[in-house]
Amino acid sequence: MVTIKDVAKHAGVSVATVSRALNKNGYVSEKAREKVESSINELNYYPNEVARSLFQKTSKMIGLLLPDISNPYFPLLMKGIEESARENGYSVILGNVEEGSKAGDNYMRLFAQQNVAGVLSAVEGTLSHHHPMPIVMLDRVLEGDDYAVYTNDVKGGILAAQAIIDRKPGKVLIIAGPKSVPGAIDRLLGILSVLNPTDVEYEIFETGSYTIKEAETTAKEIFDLYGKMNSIIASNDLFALAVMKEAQQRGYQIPRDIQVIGYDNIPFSQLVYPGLTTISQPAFQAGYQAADLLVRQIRKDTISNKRIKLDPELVVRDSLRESEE
Amino acid sequence: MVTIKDVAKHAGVSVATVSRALNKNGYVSEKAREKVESSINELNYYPNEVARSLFQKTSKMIGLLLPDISNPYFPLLMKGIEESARENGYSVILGNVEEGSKAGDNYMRLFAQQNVAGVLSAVEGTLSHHHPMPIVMLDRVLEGDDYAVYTNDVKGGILAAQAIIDRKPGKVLIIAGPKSVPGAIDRLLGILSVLNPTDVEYEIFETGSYTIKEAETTAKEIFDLYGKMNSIIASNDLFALAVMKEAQQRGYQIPRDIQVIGYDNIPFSQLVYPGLTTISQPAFQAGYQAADLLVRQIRKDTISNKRIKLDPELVVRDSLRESEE
DNA sequence: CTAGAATGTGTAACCGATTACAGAATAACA
DNA sequence: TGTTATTCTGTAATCGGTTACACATTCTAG
Repeated sequence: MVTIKDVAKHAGVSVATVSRALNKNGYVSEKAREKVESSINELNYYPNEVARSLFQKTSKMIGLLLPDISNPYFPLLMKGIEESARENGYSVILGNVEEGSKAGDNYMRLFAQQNVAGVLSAVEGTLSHHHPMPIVMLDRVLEGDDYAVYTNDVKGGILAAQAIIDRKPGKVLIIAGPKSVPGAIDRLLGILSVLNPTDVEYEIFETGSYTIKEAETTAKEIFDLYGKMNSIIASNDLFALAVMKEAQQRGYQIPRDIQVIGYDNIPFSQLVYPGLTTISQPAFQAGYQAADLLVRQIRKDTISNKRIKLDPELVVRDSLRESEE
Repeated sequence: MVTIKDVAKHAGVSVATVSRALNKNGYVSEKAREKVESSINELNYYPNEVARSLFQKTSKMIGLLLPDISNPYFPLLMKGIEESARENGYSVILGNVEEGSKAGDNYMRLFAQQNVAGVLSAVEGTLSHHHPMPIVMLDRVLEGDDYAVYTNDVKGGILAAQAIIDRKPGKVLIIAGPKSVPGAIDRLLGILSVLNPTDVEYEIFETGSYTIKEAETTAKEIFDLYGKMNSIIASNDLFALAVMKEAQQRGYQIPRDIQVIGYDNIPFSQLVYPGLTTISQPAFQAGYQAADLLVRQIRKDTISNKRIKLDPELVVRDSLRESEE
């Protein structure tokens, strides 16, 4: 391994000079700078980030805490995070936490042990209690979270409900996400704020987790439980897809007999037949912005907007009936 | 920040003793060990991994290089990797590389700068040339790769083709992945080894990348190009799903008019209607085993099987016609 | 009872960077 | 020319751990 000492020796200067040339601090003569640069190239030297990190008590790494990597919403989120982080010279340490487990605390300790510069977390109740460090909450955001990136879920709910009542709703079933997930409540609120003033008939079914397995069993269950429904507002695309499949299997035609709207706009929602109409959450954008916000927090830039609220959008495909207007 | 010095002072011993107690090397008296342990608890001390890493010239981190995080095959892979790594006390640094770009080299340098213990890579042509370190290739594996985890793609191709010819194939279209992806060739070989001895009519269409966008345009293209087909063997589930959607949109019934088989068994293939019959690649298993293999390589365990070949399986759902036997 | 092995402990060097500080060289200016 | 300000450079301390080495103590055995 080539160290700064080797470079110094090769260039005939001290390590201090090499370091100054590298980091462009302090005074370095033109002559010295050139010698150092050519030595660096010749020896193919690159500084050891670990040694830097030890001295600086921080590093060029950020920790990422996710509740379940295998959730299809996350890949795009991660891509946004990775891209933004990389552009800012940071790399990402991955932490996957089972929903509800206390592994989050372990990861926070681990991140601290690695001198990470900050943490991005989509896990509720992530505390930097013991190890205070910059942190940005993602997606599952609470009131008290200082820095956060999230989507306007009330609006998302409104958009979804609006799309439904514009299209001969009939009997509506709302599949609501678990109350423990902050966004789920807001969506339901949004939906109800639209439905309640009308005389549309609706029922609410609350689900537990967001896993595929649960989506499948829920899909069967609701048909058994509620019989004839004409419109379904799902808590996310996973559930919407599961419901669509179950409906088709039972011989219903979509959207003629049952119309379905999802939430998230995961990449797959456009690959099913009929294409799923859904509320788009800008996953890539959210990740990108969150990483950017974290980096700015790390750099102690002045930040006017610490809580970034992104707007969801209605993406119309073919799982809803024709609009009435 | 609590350091080993603070613990030493608090326990009334030297830092060397604390270190020995921590790592359970060397001699430490029972009495000293107890004092150290209670000091650690009282002060809530945890060792700084960066300082350790600097001295040891290695760390408890492994680098992960993926060609495209947003590919739906990867989440499960990552979950497997993360889980296995965590069980072995390692954490994962994420690297996303655009297909074909040279960012891979940059990441390898970055990993080296971070003293990672090893690298897991699904990017072709990943070289530890300049910075030799343990490496395990994943998924996209070449002959020369020393340590690798991959699936038996020839067998996968055979399984897919077999499933098709067992079920009134008619005219078959093979959508083959890009020749640059090692596995794609093997799959095609497997498929042809089954089809060629029969008198089944087939055509081959080669695709470029593995993106959703390409899948959609390809789906349209093949219907325009080849007109009536009765069976389609897709290069992966993404393409299979896109084809199914396009077929349904054009009024074909699946599997009656056209039967489709995919590859990968991504979680979504069970959420479409009709359920996609496909060849399952054990993504979680692959990730788990790869991380495990890497850790063993890092530990310099003796390893009997450096190249782990996993077996794909046929997962029967509803996108193929009834078997004839 | 004593030599030698086994056990326990602390001091200090080391890992590879950054930077405070002091001293040397050069520039600016009267 | 002498004085001061500016630029340049090297030595050494530092970050928080690990471990080689030396020394002290205890144990074992003859």
